[in-house]
Amino acid sequence: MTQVKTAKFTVIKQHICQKIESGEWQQHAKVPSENELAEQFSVSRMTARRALQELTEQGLLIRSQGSGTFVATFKSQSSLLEIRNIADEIQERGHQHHAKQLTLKAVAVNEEITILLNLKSSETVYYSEVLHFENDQPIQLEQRYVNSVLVKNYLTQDFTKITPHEYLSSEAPLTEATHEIEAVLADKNICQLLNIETSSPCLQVKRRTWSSKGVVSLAILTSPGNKYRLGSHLIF
Amino acid sequence: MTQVKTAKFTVIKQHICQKIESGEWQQHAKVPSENELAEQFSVSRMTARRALQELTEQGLLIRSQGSGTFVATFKSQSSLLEIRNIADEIQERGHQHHAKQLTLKAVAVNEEITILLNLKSSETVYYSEVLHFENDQPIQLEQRYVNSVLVKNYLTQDFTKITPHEYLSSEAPLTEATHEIEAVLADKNICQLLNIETSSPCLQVKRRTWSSKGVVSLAILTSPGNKYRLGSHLIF
DNA sequence: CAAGCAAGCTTGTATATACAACTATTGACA
DNA sequence: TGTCAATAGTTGTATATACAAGCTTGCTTG
Repeated sequence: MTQVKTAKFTVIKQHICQKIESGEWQQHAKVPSENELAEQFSVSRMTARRALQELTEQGLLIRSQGSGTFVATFKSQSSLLEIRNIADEIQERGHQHHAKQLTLKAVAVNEEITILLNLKSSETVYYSEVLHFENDQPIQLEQRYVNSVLVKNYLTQDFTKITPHEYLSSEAPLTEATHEIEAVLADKNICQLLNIETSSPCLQVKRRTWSSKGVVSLAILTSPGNKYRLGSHLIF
Repeated sequence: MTQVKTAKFTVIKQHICQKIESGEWQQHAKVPSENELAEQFSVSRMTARRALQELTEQGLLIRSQGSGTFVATFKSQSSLLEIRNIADEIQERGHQHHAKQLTLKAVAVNEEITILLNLKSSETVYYSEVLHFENDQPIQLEQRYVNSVLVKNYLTQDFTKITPHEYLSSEAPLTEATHEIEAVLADKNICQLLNIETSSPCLQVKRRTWSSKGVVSLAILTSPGNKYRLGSHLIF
């Protein structure tokens, strides 16, 4: 007897999932109430509740106090793509990552960047350029504008040892991020750095990160389209 | 007195979040145990537990049976990008979406597609080509290979009325998806359809969707880089 | 001294109970 | 017939309790 004991709430979850996947319970169908499930599976209401709760968090069910629990609309289920750190990503592939710091200075920036960083006037902003390598091949150029008010010691860091993202995470715990992903043609200088033709398409991710005190930084990550892809495996 | 009553577990969550955001509790720092929190806030252990549990689900904490609860590593917190239906996306922008069905037939496919769809031999596969328009401008070409075993009536659908994704969701509830995002140069035919130069970079999303019975379909979504971007606003 | 065991802490699962908050239905009354 | 109030059913919050399961520590014992 080597069978693994399955938790009761898991059994109930599986039962409900099966009903939905088989199509027996259509969209918006009413799901048995906590009390009904409790009786049906001979468990307490709190156990049945947990099953419903977790499936609700996963987006399979919708609950409404007073009226009941229902199967969620499928089409509203959007899938999620995980955006990871380039360094982590490379290491997970079993490859070697190293970074080269090209620029690190305070700059005066144009209006667009000022707005994106949510600054008042044309305050100075810290700017860094780091080129990331995967097995000695250039794989991503990271251009980063940093809020000099929120991050004090940015200019004294060595970004060959710690990535800017890691440093910022430790300085000002990040709570939110917005991303924009585009396909672009990079300009001549960037193409030279990435060792590609000027006609090669590049994947460009613009990431703005926030801490509780405001916008921390704007990162522009440019990668050659023929060498790099964003990938993920995620649940609905 | 119009103050809103805050649930006790919410108060505890806020307290813990504040400690982490302020930096008082660093990465890997030990968080008070369920019993300690329960005593500190004069609540039952189950209530304190709920606070820890929910923060764990959000990725702020890590719990380990026997040893305790700890602040999660910030760098391992990856952010999530929501990938939505093109039709929903356009509608949310307040623009008008319509689709033109270019192709819909059974085809014999090459080995690559066979493998991606997890089929045995070179079975026939359904293939559709749908061009999506935003305000009468072509914005995305959707090429889709569909598992003919799992989806029977694919060839009789009208994809100007319902998108393939919506139809597949209703036929075989999707449970998982994998995505790959690349920047590419599209071939001449595709550029013509999208009304762009052949040198224009395109954003290409390859999406494989799964039901409980296997791979349902492989979609190749190609959009002009100068007109379309993937965007999102999401929590860590 | 080293190995191993036991105690005590932690989180995980489960139950029974109570009350609050919200919704939909039912029924009484005007 | 229309309106309002009571009621029953639902989910939400909270408590007290019990035992299971996993980790750490320290002590016992060989």
